[in-house]
Amino acid sequence: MPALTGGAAADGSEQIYCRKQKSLGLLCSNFLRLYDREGVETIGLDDAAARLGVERRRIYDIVNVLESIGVLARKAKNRYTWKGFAAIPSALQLLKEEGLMTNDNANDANSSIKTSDDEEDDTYSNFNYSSQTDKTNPSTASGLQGSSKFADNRKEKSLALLTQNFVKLFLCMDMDMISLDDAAKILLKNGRDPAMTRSKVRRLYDIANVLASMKFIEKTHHPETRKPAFRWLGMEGKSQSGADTLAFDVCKKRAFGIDLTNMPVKRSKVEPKVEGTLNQGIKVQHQKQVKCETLEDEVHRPKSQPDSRTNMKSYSFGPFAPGNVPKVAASEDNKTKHNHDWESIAATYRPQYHNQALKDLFAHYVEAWKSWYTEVAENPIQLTS
DNA sequence: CTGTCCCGCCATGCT
DNA sequence: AGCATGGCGGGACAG
Repeated sequence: MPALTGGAAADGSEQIYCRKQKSLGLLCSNFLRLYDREGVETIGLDDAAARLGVERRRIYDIVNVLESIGVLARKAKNRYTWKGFAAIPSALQLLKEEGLMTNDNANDANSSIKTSDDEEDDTYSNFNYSSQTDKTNPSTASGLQGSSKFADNRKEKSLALLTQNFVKLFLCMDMDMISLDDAAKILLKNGRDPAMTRSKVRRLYDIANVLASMKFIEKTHHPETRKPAFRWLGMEGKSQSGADTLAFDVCKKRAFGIDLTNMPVKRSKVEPKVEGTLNQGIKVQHQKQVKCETLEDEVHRPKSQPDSRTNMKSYSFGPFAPGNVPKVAASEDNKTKHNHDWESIAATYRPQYHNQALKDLFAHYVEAWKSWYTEVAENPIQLTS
């Protein structure tokens, strides 16, 4: 634990602060790369933080969205169960159903958890997430705790819930493209307050980044508006073979680096960034340093063998998949990750926007969206759908 | 300038 | 009290 506090890396290679290497999306990719392998059953947050060289706080972000998508399930304090990507389809299906249901029943009491707190509150959906992912979990008797007390204002604003609601936007509405700003307004169900919307958008960026790293969505631009927006790729994206390679690096100006940063290089608040120049460590000026176990060799192995993960089809999670594979090369041979058969998964899970409820829902939101648009923007736009 | 979004403070929840 | 979680927004960075 040679606390590499300073910027100067211990291994000689200088590390100047690089925001790109710290992105949630990259971190998520590395996280997935690190744990998506044979034998992984549980994940310790501390372990993850150490291996990835980031603070715990960041792990929470990732874990929260991954959990909301079904990839992980909280098992205990500090511990998560790896469910794998195979759990995604059912999780999404569930979200979709919930989304349709909650919309559909303005009367059904039961789920009206809507603790209309202060001003505008998030809602659009009120559902108790978690539970879904697994059935085999006697450990946490009753899977959920405070089901009794739903007045958990905090949970309503959780990243996990927001993630699910964000996903529902795509699953339950026909819009396959939406800007984070609009998403925020819709999710706030009254995004009149600029400050609140901005805050929500910030969160959505976090979410979008991890979803994008998994290629569930992709960044694009609205046809006319030119405004940045995200398009839903869903499971489809996973099944195609060549096209799914790089969600980030290609469509991004913000192409991130290839390697994992697992040094606590912090951005300097005052130091101007001296790109590629001197080896000048970053002055970490404030803050306690992160206890970093420096396991560079752990995830640092570029492997030049993109297809070594045979059964993954050509699907590679994250932007840098091709070049970076965890060290488990050893156990690579007999790994039969049939659960990654996106081909069949995609076939099984097919969005079916053909029922009435969905149409109604869509119509409803289209209306809402339009009105909000005309409110905030002087020029009403037509929805592409 | 606008769009992104990292960072870590600190409120909150759980022992 | 102490540790685990994670909301939240300041402000750095990118285009």
